[in-house]
Amino acid sequence: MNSKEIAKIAGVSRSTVSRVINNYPNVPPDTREKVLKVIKEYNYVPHASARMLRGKSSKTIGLVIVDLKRDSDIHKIYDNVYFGPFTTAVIDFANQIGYNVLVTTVYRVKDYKKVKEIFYNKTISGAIFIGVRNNDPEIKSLIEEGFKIAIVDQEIKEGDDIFGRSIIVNMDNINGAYEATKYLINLGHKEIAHITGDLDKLSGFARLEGYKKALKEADITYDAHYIVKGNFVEESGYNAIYKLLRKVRPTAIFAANDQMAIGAMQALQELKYNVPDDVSIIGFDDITLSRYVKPALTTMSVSLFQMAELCVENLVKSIEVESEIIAKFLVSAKLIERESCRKIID
Amino acid sequence: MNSKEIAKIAGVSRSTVSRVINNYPNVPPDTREKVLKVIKEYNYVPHASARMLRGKSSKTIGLVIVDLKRDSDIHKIYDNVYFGPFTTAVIDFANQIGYNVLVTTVYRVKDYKKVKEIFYNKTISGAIFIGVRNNDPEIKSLIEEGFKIAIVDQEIKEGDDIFGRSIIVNMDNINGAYEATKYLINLGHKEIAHITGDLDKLSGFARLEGYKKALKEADITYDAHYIVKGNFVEESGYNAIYKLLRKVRPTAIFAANDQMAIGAMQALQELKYNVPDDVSIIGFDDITLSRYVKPALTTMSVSLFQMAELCVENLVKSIEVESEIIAKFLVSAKLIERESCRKIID
DNA sequence: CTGAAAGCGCTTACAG
DNA sequence: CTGAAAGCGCTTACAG
Repeated sequence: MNSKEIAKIAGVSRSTVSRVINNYPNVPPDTREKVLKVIKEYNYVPHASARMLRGKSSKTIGLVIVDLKRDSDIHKIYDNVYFGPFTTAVIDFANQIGYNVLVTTVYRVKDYKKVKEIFYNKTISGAIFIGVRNNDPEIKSLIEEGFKIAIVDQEIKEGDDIFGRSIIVNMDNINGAYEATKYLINLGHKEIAHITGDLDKLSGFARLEGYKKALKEADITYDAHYIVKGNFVEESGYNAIYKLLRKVRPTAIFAANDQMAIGAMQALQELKYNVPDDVSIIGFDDITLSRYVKPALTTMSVSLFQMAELCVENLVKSIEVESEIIAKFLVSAKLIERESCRKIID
Repeated sequence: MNSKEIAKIAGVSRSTVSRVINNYPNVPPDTREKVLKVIKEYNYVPHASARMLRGKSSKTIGLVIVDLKRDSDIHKIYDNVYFGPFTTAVIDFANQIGYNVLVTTVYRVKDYKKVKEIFYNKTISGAIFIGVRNNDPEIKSLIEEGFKIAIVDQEIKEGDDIFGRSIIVNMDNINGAYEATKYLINLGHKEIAHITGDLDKLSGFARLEGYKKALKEADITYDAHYIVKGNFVEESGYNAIYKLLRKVRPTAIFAANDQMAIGAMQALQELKYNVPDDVSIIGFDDITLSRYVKPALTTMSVSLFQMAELCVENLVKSIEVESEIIAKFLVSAKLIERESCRKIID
């Protein structure tokens, strides 16, 4: 079934069928009705590729999930607690406004080839990137070529930098980390360790910055011995505790995300430290799991839902208006007090 | 940049460029090299829509996530622990063999319109359905129209039923549920309750069947008072406990999935019952969360990864060979003993 | 208000 | 081995 057949049945030309489909104003109501009736009767839907070839938008955006840290384990993304919710949120918002979403994973730098291909071959009209390193050259080159791109977790720079030309949606990492650390300080802690995320990601280095800011404000001297590098996965939080405890004995820990906080809690329990009696711990992100662990994890909550909405909304806007849209967003983090931190009295 | 320009630069015709791209054998090596060089130099990728219009496959499959139970809460899928991992697994397998995946959600029956549209307008060459009710008429009609479809969790029927013409991938629900119940029986339990899933889904009624089978084999009389209907979500497991305890006092519970088991554990704890001392509980699915709750949940583990692989592999095969592929799979469930069940001595 | 025609970027029989 | 030409199914200036 194609427009030619529909035209024949309805007794009009293909031009008119097309005009009806595309809501041209110059079609008399009864002609329109007649055509619509035939379309409905035969379940006719115009061939998407033919429309695109004539310059219509693909009405499809890409969602690119980047997870470059794997060496061997190809399945780590499989139960990632962060990408899953974000993905469904993006799909829902996109579908709501008539867009399809094509999801792709990037595990190695060479996987960016897949992404470029769907841009070049016009399968997608734009894409949302999540999990990227700050200042990634692969993404930079895509933006340079004029593709519409929204990035989550990317440093917002002043001036005419190439990333300045894309849509950026960030958590308010600095303030969130600052609040988390300050919460610990207000509870009376002074020996506060920090397990960092990947420092080549904005959310990694910005949270470290927020931690430092809170310390400084409280006149607590920053001590590098209290910092352990992690990479946002649970295991790195677990390992961090063993490294940390070789050097210092903090009364509280701020982990750059919940997954590491949960890994850390596990190591702490193995070592017979009680959380929160011996050591308090606070995370960041408020993933679903955090409500369930024992003790339930105190953390900084951020709405992934809202972030997804901002990405989709602005990306689609920039695709449709064809003029360049420069949009930068900061989604705030909110303290969720649960059971993993306690007041210190000494 | 299009094939015409590439042809001009390479000094050949568009026909030859096309032959090179499509790996025709009748192109001399040096001509091929010459063309390839230009293609690479200009980052040329053929326009996907133009190729499709000429009859090439879209190399895109759909993944349709169905979640029809919502009345008001549109966001429930957001942190679904089951769809997320399955989705990433499907994407990974599909990408590995050169296919893109378009993900769509269906929350209301009318959302199937979206799905039909991407089939009709040739955006996707086939689709995987997850979360569907048994015998769903919407899917039935799609299969009838000849679309290539793989379904997770659908009853396998004998004979020439329409569903017989699709690819079906199931967990081994009956045996899994049978094993779970038998495990409880072997532990000495006789008063075993069951919290069911949606009974209009295969995984719902088949697990109930497995439960009955184990009871029967052990000569334990089936008693409807020990059955509470749930719907696979955590809250229904929580509520089930309150309903259940009004009537009976089981020493063990088999919940049709982990989410309900976890909800049930929460209710039990509220009511000051100790798990597993007062009541043992076993789940099904082995979701990530189950390792973290306290006590850690004993459950039947099924590889979503393997299920995703079977879906993708067979769907793509059926798309590519063009002959009808009828494939039915049963992925086995394996007992994972953790801390939520105990031996009964009386 | 409406139709005939051109053309989007490919692929592939056809002819040589 | 290779090019010219037709045609996939649409949309849209153009002409009337």
